[in-house]
Amino acid sequence: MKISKAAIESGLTVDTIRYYEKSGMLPDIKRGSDGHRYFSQKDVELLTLLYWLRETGMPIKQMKRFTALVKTGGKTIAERREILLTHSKELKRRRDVLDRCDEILAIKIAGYENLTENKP
Amino acid sequence: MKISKAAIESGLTVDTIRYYEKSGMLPDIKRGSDGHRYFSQKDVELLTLLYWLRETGMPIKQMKRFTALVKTGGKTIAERREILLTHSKELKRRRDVLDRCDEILAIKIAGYENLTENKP
DNA sequence: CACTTGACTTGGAGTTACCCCAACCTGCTA
DNA sequence: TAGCAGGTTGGGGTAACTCCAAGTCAAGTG
Repeated sequence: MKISKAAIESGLTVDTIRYYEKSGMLPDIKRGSDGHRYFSQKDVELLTLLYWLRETGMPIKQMKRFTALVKTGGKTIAERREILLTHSKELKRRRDVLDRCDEILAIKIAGYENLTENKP
Repeated sequence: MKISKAAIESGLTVDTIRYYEKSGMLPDIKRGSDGHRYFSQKDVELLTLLYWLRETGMPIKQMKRFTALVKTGGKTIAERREILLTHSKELKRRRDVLDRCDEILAIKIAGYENLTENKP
């Protein structure tokens, strides 16, 4: 499929996909005789994973480490798995941050509640 | 207290506090005769709230809207409350994203599990 | 008293991860 | 044949910091 469909399927934008390719973190993407990129199903699967990793705050640098391993292939699975496991822990940390913030907001909002109507 | 203590207390960095002040989203911070900033307890409370808002993804633009209201004071409480409530909903959305990503990672990792030991 | 140290000041350059735009090319339909 | 939709590249712009150089000032030390 072409880039705009790949964008829709993966969640990334067209621009971001091109940016990812330019910065070397995609495998070689096939080109048609018209110069257009053609994405295989596997390509799109990778893009989708990248979308989720980025969306949840993994820095590009680390994503590059991951995709480099994907490009290398075979024997790198243990290391890839390690990266994803680490990120999963990071997700937990981020959830804790969200929860903590929500508590703070709740307190703050409750504090406002007293002042919305009755104070001069 | 001075900027480095304010940074520790709020969670922000010294640079970020200065950046926030320069971009006009802090109330007037007192200066000593030496030119140093001196933060009141209220200042630090605001900084702390800003830390949490930013940490959970509120864009600076919206934080400015909020702090502008804080500066204006009194009658803006209902609107401030609205902003925090909206952000609280945003937190929920973000948590869903994290959860969804965690599911995807779990599947991916499980997929790797089969390949770590036994495949050639 | 001169000197060093450490915490602060400003202005400005650099970074990350995009986003947008102009100018151009290509294949298809009317 | 012309027009349009959808691609291409290169390069400029943006958000939100982050880091650095060069300078100021107060306090402590020999």
